[in-house]
Amino acid sequence: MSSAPSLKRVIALLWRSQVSGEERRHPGPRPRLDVDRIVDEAVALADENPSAGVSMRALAGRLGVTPMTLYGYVPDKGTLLALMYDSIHAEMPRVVGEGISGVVDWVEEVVEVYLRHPWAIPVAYGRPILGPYEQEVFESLAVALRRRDLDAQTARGLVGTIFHLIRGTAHAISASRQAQEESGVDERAWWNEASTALAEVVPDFAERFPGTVWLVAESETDDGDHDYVARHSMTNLRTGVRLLLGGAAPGS
Amino acid sequence: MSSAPSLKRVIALLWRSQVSGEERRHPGPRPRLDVDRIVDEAVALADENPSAGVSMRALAGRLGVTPMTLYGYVPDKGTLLALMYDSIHAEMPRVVGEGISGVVDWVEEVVEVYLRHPWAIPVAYGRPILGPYEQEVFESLAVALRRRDLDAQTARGLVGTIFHLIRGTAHAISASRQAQEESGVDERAWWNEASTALAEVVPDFAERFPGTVWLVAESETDDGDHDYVARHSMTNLRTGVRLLLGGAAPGS
DNA sequence: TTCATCCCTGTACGGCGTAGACAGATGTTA
DNA sequence: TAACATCTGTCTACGCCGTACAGGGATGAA
Repeated sequence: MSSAPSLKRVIALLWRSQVSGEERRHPGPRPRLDVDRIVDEAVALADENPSAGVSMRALAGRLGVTPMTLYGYVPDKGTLLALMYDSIHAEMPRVVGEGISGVVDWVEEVVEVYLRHPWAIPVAYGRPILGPYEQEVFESLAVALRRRDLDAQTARGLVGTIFHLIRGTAHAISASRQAQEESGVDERAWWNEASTALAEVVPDFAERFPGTVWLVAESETDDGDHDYVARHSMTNLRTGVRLLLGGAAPGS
Repeated sequence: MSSAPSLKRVIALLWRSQVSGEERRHPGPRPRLDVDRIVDEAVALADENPSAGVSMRALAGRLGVTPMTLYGYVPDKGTLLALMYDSIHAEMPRVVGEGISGVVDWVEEVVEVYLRHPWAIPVAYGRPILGPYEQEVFESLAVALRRRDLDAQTARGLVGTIFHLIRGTAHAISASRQAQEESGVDERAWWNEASTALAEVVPDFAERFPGTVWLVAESETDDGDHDYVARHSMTNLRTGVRLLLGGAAPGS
């Protein structure tokens, strides 16, 4: 069950909407923390060890406070994640340059922000978070598409598709980096290990999967770059977005 | 640290490679379970309550066995998830029809399989699982692209991009359905609630985010379909894949 | 000075993945 | 048949997790 907090409460938190009561006029000790500090520290904590994520206990410890204290500021961990998620969107570029290239560049920058905060990627799925910063990012893409004279229906589909590509790309790159960091095995070494093991377990691989062999073998351009997954993924992303935007005619 | 099991062990498990010893020739009680049964039951369990996922304890209970028993068959939960993930790829269509439409139809069917097993979607990210069924699915797409005379480099990028779209679409639809089920609030009602709350908290929304308003308001075609998120997402997916494949010239 | 209010804490519950020691069943061998 | 090596499943326990609940102490208004 767990009963999520009311949507209104979450939205109010996201937009930091005070009820304009301004100054405190009531008894009781004044709070030692505030939402901004909690969120900032949570982001820092999550950034420092992306694999573990945040735990309420660890965050409280870092803030010099008992875990339960946090629940005075934030209704639950899900909401905290939403706040963290929205806050990193402040780092994303808002303005999109002219034309397709503008969008393509912007998309790449957005991915880079996600890569600085890999824990945020899974949060992005599902219903929109509806926070102010995510909203601004969304807005800037919407405006850019409107400038291209697309109809709203097409534009809306494009926005969704583009965000799928952004998140997918970011997810893939960050997973690769994380696996690399945890296992100490870099991408090339991992691939070697994997293909050796596969060859042993599935001796007739090449005959059973000729298409795969073709795809992988002939496109191998490692270049000795230890982060080539990121490079290739980014290139694919740019190509993909270019195709999507180029193909979506203003008339259609 | 948790130290993942050796890649070779995992691959051997995925391909159910026996060391060809065939019959048991050693003392000790014979196993009451086998990997297939565990995986099948785990998939069934996960399907039954997609929000909770599998826990080793719950799975053991369903198999009439102690949690620790499972570790005699599977090195850890991550590997179990990999096995489950690969197993559902057996349901996916292998053959891709001719031309772009063939791929587009196939993509849609793949999404539908993921939607029957929503827990599998997050597993898909990161390094490939390298199991036999996933491999076959991958292979069929690779072959279809080779038939279109793309060079391997382009094809490889396309495969990645298409899978991003598949997973993104599946993820979005399943998250929407799940939220709907958990909260009892359907998509339309949720949106009403959200926009009411937003209007209250951010009275100047329309002036601050005109692009968003344009995008959302003018493309609203609800039709009273309570699962319209799925319908729209699928349409966007088809459009996206069509644009990608249509734009990727054989020459390029 | 009284008192209502609110922040923070302590304790506790029920979950999780899984490490480690061990009991019992089993097939082979003497 | 008896001894033994081997393997399976169990029990217990550790250290995590999110968070419900009750209450202590500080605080400002009356």
